[in-house]
Amino acid sequence: MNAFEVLQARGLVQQYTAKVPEILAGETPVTFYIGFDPTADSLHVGHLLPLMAMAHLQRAGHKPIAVLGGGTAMVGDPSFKDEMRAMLTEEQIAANLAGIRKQMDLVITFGEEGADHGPASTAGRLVNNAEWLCTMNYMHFLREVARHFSVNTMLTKASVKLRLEKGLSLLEFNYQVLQAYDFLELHGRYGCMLQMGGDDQWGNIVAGIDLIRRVNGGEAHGLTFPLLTTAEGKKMGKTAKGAVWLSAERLSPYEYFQYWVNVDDRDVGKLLRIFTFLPIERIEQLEALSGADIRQAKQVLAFEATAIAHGVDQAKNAKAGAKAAFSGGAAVAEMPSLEVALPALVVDLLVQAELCKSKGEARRQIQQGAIKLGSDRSQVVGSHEQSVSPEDLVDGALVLWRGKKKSVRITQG
RNA sequence: GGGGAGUUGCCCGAGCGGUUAAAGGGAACAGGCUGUAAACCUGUCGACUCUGUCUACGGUGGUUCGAAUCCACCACUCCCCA
Repeated sequence: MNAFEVLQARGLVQQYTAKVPEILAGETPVTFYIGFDPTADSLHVGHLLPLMAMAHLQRAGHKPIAVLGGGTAMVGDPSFKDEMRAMLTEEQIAANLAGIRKQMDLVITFGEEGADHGPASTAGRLVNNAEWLCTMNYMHFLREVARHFSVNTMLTKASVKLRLEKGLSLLEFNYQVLQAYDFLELHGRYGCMLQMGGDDQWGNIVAGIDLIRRVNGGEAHGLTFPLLTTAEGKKMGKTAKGAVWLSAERLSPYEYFQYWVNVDDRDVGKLLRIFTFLPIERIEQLEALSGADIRQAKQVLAFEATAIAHGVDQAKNAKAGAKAAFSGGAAVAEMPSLEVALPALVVDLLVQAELCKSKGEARRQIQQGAIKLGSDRSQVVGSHEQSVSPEDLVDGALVLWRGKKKSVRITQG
């Protein structure tokens, strides 16, 4: 399979300009880029999809550039957004860039500082567009770049349609021009020929291709990824508690693992293709499982995905923790755990362990019979006056359950 | 600049002087059924020192025994006309 076919087989292709299949299939390494907005100090599952696409192309011999939008983040992309985004301060952006950089290393091989980036190298580059955007002179920009843009065309883009009804500031309207300029700059500096991104970026990508052609007659291409939704039609990677973060500080490897185990049956095949590097044949085998056996496929998905984000060791720990929690084994140290002062009321423990967000909620859960103790969930907590004393610990620990999915291992602190 | 509509709990959305922690829906959470899935049925869904108390209907004041509901001013949003 050539590089383009790989992307297609993985379900990573939504739209592309005419010559993309040809150039990606060719022997000549293609330098391509994807932009990432530094809106938080960690990436989340939504960012992982472009990173995986990037990794596949790099493995196929192409050359990635990850552009961190330190400059564009100061403006905010209005595409398909119904309201203006909060503006980030320069300090926030700088801090976020540092966090994101580490996570990119998980799947992309970047060249060392000053490494050989010759034609044969596929080492990735990491650049911050603040480098050229923030130093740009306004008059220069208007005369060299802005003159190539037709406001008439910009206004007809589907991506800004929503905002034309609700209000769009000049600041944000500039976003597509800045992103187009990024592409031009990368084309000039590094011979970048292809920009990829989420499908909502199509308009911005095409703007860049047009700009390159107008300014220097150069050739450039674009490809977008499908917008990932779950079988229930929701955006992928969102839970009630917020985004599924890649950073262990924001979401523990155990919880990350659990996120993948709990995906909808119908999404397993799709997710295995996108978020693991397993060979397609293996995925097809897993996909063929039916009924309760689908759980095996989910276990594989969860393990592979956790290994990518947190490393193989953490993935093994998370898996062991899950096994301990759900197969009624002992209270294994890999499970999420909490040191507390005993004796204590169960109600308070639930709040401390963040299984419930208030005592009122904890009481309600107890009333509904959702709170149980013991690694095998055998002791139902029947009253909100019940407490846990040191004598209740078995081998120094006690597992506290909310429902059948969430549990915390309590130890005497 | 002129005229009109609006701002309610996580979201949408009723309420238009007392019986309203506020209908209904969605989301979420739990229970049942299961497979740590979906669908479906049931329950819960502001906080707390929990048979009671406190805080809440854009903000601030006011009228009233009593206001999310009436009045004034402020803020923001939307629509129509110029």
